Amino acid sequence: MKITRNTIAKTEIRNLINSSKVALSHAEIQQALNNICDRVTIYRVLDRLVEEGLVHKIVNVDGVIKYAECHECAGEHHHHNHIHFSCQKCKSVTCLEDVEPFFNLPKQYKVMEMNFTLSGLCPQCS
Amino acid sequence: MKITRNTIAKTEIRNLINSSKVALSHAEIQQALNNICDRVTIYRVLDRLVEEGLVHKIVNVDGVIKYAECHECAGEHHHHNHIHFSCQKCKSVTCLEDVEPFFNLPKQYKVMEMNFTLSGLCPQCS
DNA sequence: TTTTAAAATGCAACACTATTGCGTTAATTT
DNA sequence: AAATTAACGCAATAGTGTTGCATTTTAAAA
Ligand SMILES: [Mn+2]
Ligand SMILES: [Mn+2]
Ligand SMILES: [Zn+2]
Ligand SMILES: [Zn+2]
Repeated sequence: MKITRNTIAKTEIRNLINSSKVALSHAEIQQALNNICDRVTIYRVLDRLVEEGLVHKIVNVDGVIKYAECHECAGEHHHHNHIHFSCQKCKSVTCLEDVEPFFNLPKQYKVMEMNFTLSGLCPQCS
Repeated sequence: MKITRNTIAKTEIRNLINSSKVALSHAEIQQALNNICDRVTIYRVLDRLVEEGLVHKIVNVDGVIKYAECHECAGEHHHHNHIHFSCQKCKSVTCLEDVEPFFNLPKQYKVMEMNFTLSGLCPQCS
């Protein structure tokens, strides 16, 4: 694995994601960071965090990618089989780490990643 | 419900989607249509087809939206609880209409839509 | 501590997907 | 055939994400 360095941007972005109850988009992170770094740097830091297994990506129903903390992925491959909930009213995306769906897939398919997203109204908004 | 008209573009796009074994993106549809209409028209037709319950959207793992035929949605609300498979090699996105995941969601959540996408290698590519 | 290698950054340009406004065209209804 | 308005084309704009390259910064080696 490639050597990575700890920088201010990386530390700040990681803290932001880890202290957030909901998944964050690039735009939301940029907003919160108050120009401590360039927007391209944010994209690159996020890529690194995903690479290192510290953060995982969620493709939201509108196609925008959100990022959330990983809990047991560091080092190894990501293995996220939990569901995400995207609220149509408050626009929040939440990891439901306890909710893992079951399904019967034909054996010929080789699964590398999963993306389960429900959308509707979250408990606060319904 | 609003009145809709049958136009050449709509007919062609619908035929294209219905005769395809895989879900199609806007770009792929435009490619196949050979400039019979403007690219904006394709977006608008796709919106209408979704609205009418003839076609459903799939958000692919890269954030690009793909479109596939609906089988039992016309008129009513969309109710797609089947899984989609996105092949990392041939880039195809396939509806697995028989594969419906089961999960236990806390009751406070009100689900309107579901988006289940797996990525990896399809039978042809693995 | 100073030197050094290369990881990380800033900035500008670019690519791709999708949306909006508005004047014009064409599908239905009468 | 005339009237209504859904649908269209075109140009402009917005949003998200990527790439190239010169410069800065980190962390390890000397
Ligand atoms: Mn998650
Ligand atoms: Mn489908
Ligand atoms: Zn909400
Ligand atoms: Zn394939």
